[in-house]
Amino acid sequence: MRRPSTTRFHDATSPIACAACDLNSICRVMGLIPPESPGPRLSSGMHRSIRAGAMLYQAGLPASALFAIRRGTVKLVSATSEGGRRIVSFHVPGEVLGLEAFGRGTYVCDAIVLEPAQYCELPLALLGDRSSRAGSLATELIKLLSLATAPRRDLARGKARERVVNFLLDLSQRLASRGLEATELKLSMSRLEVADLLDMRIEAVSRALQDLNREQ
Amino acid sequence: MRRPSTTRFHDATSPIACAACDLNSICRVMGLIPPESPGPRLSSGMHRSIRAGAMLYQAGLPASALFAIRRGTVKLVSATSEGGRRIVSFHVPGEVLGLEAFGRGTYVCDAIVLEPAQYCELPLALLGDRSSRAGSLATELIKLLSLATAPRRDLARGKARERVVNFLLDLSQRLASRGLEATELKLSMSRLEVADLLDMRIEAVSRALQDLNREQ
DNA sequence: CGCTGAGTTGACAAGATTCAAGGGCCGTGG
DNA sequence: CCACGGCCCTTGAATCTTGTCAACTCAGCG
Repeated sequence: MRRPSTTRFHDATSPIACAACDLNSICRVMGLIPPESPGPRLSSGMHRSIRAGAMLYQAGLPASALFAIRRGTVKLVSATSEGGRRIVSFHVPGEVLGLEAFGRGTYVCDAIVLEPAQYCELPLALLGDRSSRAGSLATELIKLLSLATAPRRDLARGKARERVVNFLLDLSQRLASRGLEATELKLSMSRLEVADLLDMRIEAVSRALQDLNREQ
Repeated sequence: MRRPSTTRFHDATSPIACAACDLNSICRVMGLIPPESPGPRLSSGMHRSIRAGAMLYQAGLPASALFAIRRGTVKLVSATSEGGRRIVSFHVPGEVLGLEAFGRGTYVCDAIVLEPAQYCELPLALLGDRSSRAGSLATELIKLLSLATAPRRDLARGKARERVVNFLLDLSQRLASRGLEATELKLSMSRLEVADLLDMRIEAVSRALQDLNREQ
């Protein structure tokens, strides 16, 4: 699986600290991280490595866990009503995937890893048992889900150039908000994948990136 | 406030039954609807009428309640990073607004009523007190939020004609899924509002609708 | 060392925006 | 009661952007 190279954007590749992960407060409530520990995670069987191209989970299959990305980038792919497939979003370390599990019991997208990645897997069974009892877990879970319901900035809007700029800004801001290197992005996805996300052709993405690079 | 007239699409205007509302299971858990009652709502101070153009809530203000639409259409408007305003979505009876309240404590969009409408208001205070205790309420709330996290079909994609078709299909399906008349839509929003949602110009929306109408 | 796949670039065509004009409906004020 | 103005919608024509098609480079790999 070859990945692009010629842009001047570079990505952060170090694993993220637990403190910057969206699951952090939930892990704490569940006792998976000792309360006094500020960031580093206790030796856990829950975080795993995975190769590029592999799937964290698959649309339609019974949902068994939430997934938190520790390192790498993950794309969500969903089936369109016309029988095609479309990239819905890219996700960076610290973000949580699979939140639709509680409502449906199945995942709605494929979650596909773009680079060799690390992630934590939090089985729903652990959450399910206690959410009906411990109030603070339910509260944290509700908070996490509620944040995810806010409409996200729609990247596939405006002219080609704006879309690409918005895409880069969005990615950069999400990396920066988690303390990752975001001044020089290395795009871990192909032009084709960007084009898919932004509802453009690959040539238009290429041209827009070239233009931006030429203008420094 | 004038509304369009010349399309052959017609809307349902009767208030929705509680049974078809997304808040239904939560209202039941909270005892707001007697368990044996199948649909009709008990005499409640919670549902209200509101005039066209009024706001259910406003972006940035402290969130005080969830809102369930009973009759009419509501648009969500959010501020863009460039200082403009953009229509994020339209909502039909049975849908619940303000779910981002738990995570942020404030609303992220303006919710503006398009026609004379009815809605139910469920104060967060009622939910907040109990979600930490009663497990079944937390469970229902988590289910509701989780369903809302699933990525929605992105309407502002493809060519002008496809966008309009997808918009109409999406609206129709959401009405139909709640038992409302959906074979003949009356669009309660203006061309300008549709154009805003679909990231098009008003002229392109008009032409697409004309084309579709001419082809029956 | 040629193959393959990703990326870039150019030329042209298709599609959308922009600009301009006109029609219909409604409320207002003479 | 009617004329007027405003707003929404429609339509046409010119212009611009993007999609499409094709050719080419470059890097990695057998």
